[in-house]
Amino acid sequence: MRGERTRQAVLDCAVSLASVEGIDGLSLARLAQTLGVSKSGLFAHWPDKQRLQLAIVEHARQQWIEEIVRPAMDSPAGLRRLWALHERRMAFYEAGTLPGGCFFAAVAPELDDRPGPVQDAVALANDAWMDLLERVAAQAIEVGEMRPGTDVGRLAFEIQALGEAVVVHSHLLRRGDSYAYSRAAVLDRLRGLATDPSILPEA
Amino acid sequence: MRGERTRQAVLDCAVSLASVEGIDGLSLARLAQTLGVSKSGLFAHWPDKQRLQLAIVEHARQQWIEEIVRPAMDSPAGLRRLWALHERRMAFYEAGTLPGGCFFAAVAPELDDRPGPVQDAVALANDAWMDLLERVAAQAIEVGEMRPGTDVGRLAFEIQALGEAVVVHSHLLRRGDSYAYSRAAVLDRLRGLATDPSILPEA
DNA sequence: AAACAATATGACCGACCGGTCGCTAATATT
DNA sequence: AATATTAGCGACCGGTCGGTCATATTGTTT
Repeated sequence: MRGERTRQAVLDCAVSLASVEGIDGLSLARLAQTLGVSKSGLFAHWPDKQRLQLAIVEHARQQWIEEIVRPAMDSPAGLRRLWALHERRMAFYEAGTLPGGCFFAAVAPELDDRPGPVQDAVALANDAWMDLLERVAAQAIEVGEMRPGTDVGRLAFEIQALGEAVVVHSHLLRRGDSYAYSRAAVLDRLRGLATDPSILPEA
Repeated sequence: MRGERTRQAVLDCAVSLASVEGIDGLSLARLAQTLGVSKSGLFAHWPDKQRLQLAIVEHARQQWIEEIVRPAMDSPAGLRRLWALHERRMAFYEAGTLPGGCFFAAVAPELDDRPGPVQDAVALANDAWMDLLERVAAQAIEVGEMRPGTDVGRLAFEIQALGEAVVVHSHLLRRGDSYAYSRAAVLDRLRGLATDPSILPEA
């Protein structure tokens, strides 16, 4: 179908725009204009704005999996995979794929106090990411690369915090060194927990 | 003047609302309605929305200084003061003073790609906070409480990241453990850098 | 080629946006 | 007590918001 092509084009553009304007601040007229289509044309594919927003969140989640999670899975299970998840995230941000840096970094603070289906979708995606970090960290313990007794929940929180902070730090404060800070902080933390730090890159 | 009283009331309410809705999403009609005043009454104090937004940012900055920075200054210069800054921040968030948790956590991601006077004001406030963290960290080195050679810029970034992440984590994902995670992460980090960890609280 | 659905358009709607204006009510000064 | 000034209100403006609808233009199927 040709409709599917435009559907993807709309979602691609919407994720980009939402990374800058937010998912609620993004107006349908503006989205349509950027795409060069008519505003009412959007309603041919989604019944209302909320359904479109849900599709946008899902699209952003797919992009996240495709560009960050999947490539990181090439690294061997354990500490190196955990590090790869963070490194791929940094690379994704640095590449400037999204003008706002990160869809979820822009949308999560916007929706964190506005209950509803869209918030649920974003929370679910965010939760899945946290779970992934925890699972990979737990694997690192299982394969003997990370010290037993490590609080994987807390470690996941730290990696997430150091990863997300880069977006605001580099865009608002225009400090390019935040990428290096974030990488060094996560790497040092992982090396400190490693049974054999030499499997991780140098600081 | 009586006008000054309402001015403060408006700004108080505006900071609260903006911590939820954002500073651009906050509409004048909604702000006026929440306060029980007429929308046009707001224009008696500020010429337009942007000027009001600038006043809101300044008010939030004052609140931050009053409730976090100033109390932390009671702690002795050095590591304990650095820890107090983070602890006061956690306490401020946990107290629920602002319904959205934090004004700057809500506003920074919203404005980080929208240049203009309001962005500049937020960036300036954020920068001042980062500078404060760095200065206090540098003091910790000077007084011999922290290992020389510590990258204070990076340490400030880490503390800021671990502090800000709590807001989204606790509100969007409704995970209460994020406060404990954040405290433990910062405390462990500081103890690792301390020449005498015993001056800091137990983990 | 005809028929039919999927895809897109432009005109239009009520609601709300930021902002203006003329006016009234409260306050401060004399 | 009279006056000058500030504080605040209600009505209204052009513009944009999300959303509807009748209609035209595709693309596919027979």
